[in-house]
Amino acid sequence: MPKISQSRREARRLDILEAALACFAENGFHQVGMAEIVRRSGMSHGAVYSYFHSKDDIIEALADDRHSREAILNAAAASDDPLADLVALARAYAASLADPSAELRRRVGVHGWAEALRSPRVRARVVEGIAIPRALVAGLVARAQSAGRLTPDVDADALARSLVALFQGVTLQVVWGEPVDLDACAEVVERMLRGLAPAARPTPEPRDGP
Amino acid sequence: MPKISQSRREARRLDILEAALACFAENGFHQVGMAEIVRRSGMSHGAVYSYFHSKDDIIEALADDRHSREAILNAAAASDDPLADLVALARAYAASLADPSAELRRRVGVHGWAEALRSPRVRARVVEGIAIPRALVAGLVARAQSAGRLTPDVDADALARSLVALFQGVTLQVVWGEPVDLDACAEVVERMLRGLAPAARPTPEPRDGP
Amino acid sequence: MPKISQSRREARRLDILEAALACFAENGFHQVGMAEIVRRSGMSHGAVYSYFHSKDDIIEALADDRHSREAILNAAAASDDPLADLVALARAYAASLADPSAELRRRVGVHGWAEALRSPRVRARVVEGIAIPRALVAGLVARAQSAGRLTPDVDADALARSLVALFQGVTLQVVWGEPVDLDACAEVVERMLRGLAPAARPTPEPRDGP
Amino acid sequence: MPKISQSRREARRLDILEAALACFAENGFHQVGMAEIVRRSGMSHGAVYSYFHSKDDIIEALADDRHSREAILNAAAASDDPLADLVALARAYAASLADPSAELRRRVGVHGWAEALRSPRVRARVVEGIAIPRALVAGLVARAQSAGRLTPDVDADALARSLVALFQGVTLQVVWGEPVDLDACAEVVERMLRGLAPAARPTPEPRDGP
DNA sequence: TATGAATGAGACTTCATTCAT
DNA sequence: AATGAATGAAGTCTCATTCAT
Repeated sequence: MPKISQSRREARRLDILEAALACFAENGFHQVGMAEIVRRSGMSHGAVYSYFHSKDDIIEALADDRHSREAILNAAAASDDPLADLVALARAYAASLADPSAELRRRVGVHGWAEALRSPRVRARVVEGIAIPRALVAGLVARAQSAGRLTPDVDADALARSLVALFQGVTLQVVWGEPVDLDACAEVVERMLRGLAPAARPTPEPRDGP
Repeated sequence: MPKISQSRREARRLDILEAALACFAENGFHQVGMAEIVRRSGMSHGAVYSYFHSKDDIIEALADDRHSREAILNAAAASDDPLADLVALARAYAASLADPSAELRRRVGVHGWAEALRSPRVRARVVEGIAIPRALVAGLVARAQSAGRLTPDVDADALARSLVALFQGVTLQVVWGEPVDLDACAEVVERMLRGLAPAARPTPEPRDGP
Repeated sequence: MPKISQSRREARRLDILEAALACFAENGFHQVGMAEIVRRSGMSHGAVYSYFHSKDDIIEALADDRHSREAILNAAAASDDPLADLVALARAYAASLADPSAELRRRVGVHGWAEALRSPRVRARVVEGIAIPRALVAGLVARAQSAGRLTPDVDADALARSLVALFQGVTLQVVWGEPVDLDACAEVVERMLRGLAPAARPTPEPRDGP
Repeated sequence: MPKISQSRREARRLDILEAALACFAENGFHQVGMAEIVRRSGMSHGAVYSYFHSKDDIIEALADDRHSREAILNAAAASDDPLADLVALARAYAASLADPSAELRRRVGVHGWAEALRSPRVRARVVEGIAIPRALVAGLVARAQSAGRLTPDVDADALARSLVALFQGVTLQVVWGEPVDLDACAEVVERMLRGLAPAARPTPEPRDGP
């Protein structure tokens, strides 16, 4: 029988992750010591280690950012216009990059991208995390193509990958403090998507005969 | 030993950078000890430190990748068709990502993107490193717009930033070992660029014959 | 391990200082490695560094020798004869120099005198450490002058400084292993002090009988 | 046949010692690297090592300060009044401590006092350096006693040692930057010496009976 | 149970000295 | 003869993790 309730335990776990997030965001995974995380979490070394077996476990837990993703993906809530959904998604992503409360996560996310190069576990989480929006985008693209809103000549997967890549790159530039005009970028994305309309009849008009 | 020749000194410096590149590519800057770099360089600690004042100096030197950039940028050698140049640039970049001999640099580059978050010096180099292609792209876009090959409605800087971001994101996916279809992505980029052609027929006019 | 008791912590701190004292006494601050102090203290590197932030901290702590000073200063416990107090102080100091159990402290003290030249912190401690006996001596001198036991012609501060200087110099000679006759030196000091009595007979009057 | 003349060689040797003096004065023997001495001397490592076999050799050479001593000792140029000579010596020493051009030597001298604790060679030099003025002072004291100018009750050696000690201590306080009133100290020394006049007849009057 | 002192390998860097050129 | 690049042991300090209390 646990001494503390399950929910309390989960809360403590999140406290640790929050402390670690703040530390890692500032200095990266390997320039932060457990001592700092422990201090910031307000717990003891032993306590922290009862929630995570190792520092790498904490890193791994933070590499999975299912949390912040959801809000964005919901933006693409299936309407009956997949192209509009794609555009909405792009705009939602751009908006999220302007949210100061998510800055720490963005920064840690970038550290995770580097860490994915050496830790298979982290890479798995990161890749999986990217796969979800990519699949969503690919699905929307395919539906848009089926609906004749997007030229069937482009490879849906490659377009999805490219769009995700674009989001990633913009994220990088934002965390570096570059003066990115997010609205303008969203606009660019929208125009590029709309530019992919099928050549002859951008909007498939009902063309029933007389 | 007497004064070493300038070229010999430079060669040794490159030896160290090459050794460090191999180490960092595998494990990241902060999980690699100087001892490993020293061993791999075939020199002694003292010798290495006579070429670089600190490990951070080595990291900084590697963060500046003007070397591998040039080959790509030359692909946009000014023709009289800026749009074609843009496309050529995208294809050259895609091709470079398939070059196995540049894998170490790509991986270290990604580590540098993360390191840029904590080191102002590294950030300066990284940011400067992408400012160059961005400016090139923005210039080509502007010329394409002037030439009426690209719609003047898109912001040239935002488009440049977005394209660079796309390249960065694709690089990430490549170094992670994702099965990226580079040709397809280049194709996507080309189509998106061409889709930004000035609206000859903004509204798809009915084009049924008489 | 749980929180250590305050007294245990202090005891361990003193263990480290004692180990460092023995090392430094033999070879000076900068010819002794932390490894030697660590070994001699019977603790681990990490443990030692949890008591002192750096080697310089240990040096600084040893530069402050309020401990061994007190015993001597108590020798001047205010009697109603300040001149006698001064003499007692001189004799107490001489006696302390003959105490073999204080040899390590004396040697480290001399190293501290040199270190005071480069470390402002150490200098502050050293200077403060001699300011105390100097003030005591100056006070006794002034009182002796007021009481008419010492000529008012000498500057009390200069005399105090000179006596402290004399003690310092004798200390040097003792730590160098010179065959110093401490009793004879104390005798010299006593005679010099008594020779500073107010001139009862400034000009030696002829004192042949009638 | 040497490539450079004997005198040129000696000049180079002095260049090195001067460079080392400046370095050591600032940071002490063991916090100064050979590289700094080499740089400051304007020579190469090899060249410096051809004049001194090791860093310790340089330290040793600087521990011997026969140079600056002579000027002072000459102040006691034998007059026919040994007491006056002693006083003159004290004043000359006090004056020398006010000479800014000798500050480096004073500082290095103090470092040498500490170094004497670990290096027998340095100790030998330092002790010998002290023995010379001590012997001179002891001789003057003995002569003053013979002449009846100083009480025969004090031990000449102890007095000499004490006076030298006093000089050493004042030197310490001066190099530490203490606000020492050198004139007042010299005055104190003079008064103490004169206070040691024989009790009954300060000036030994001819007392041949009738 | 929770604590936090302790471990000890390993991090980065320096430096007196040598010797190939 | 003179140079200065190179050596490599040793320097100070940190850190993820454990476990006695």
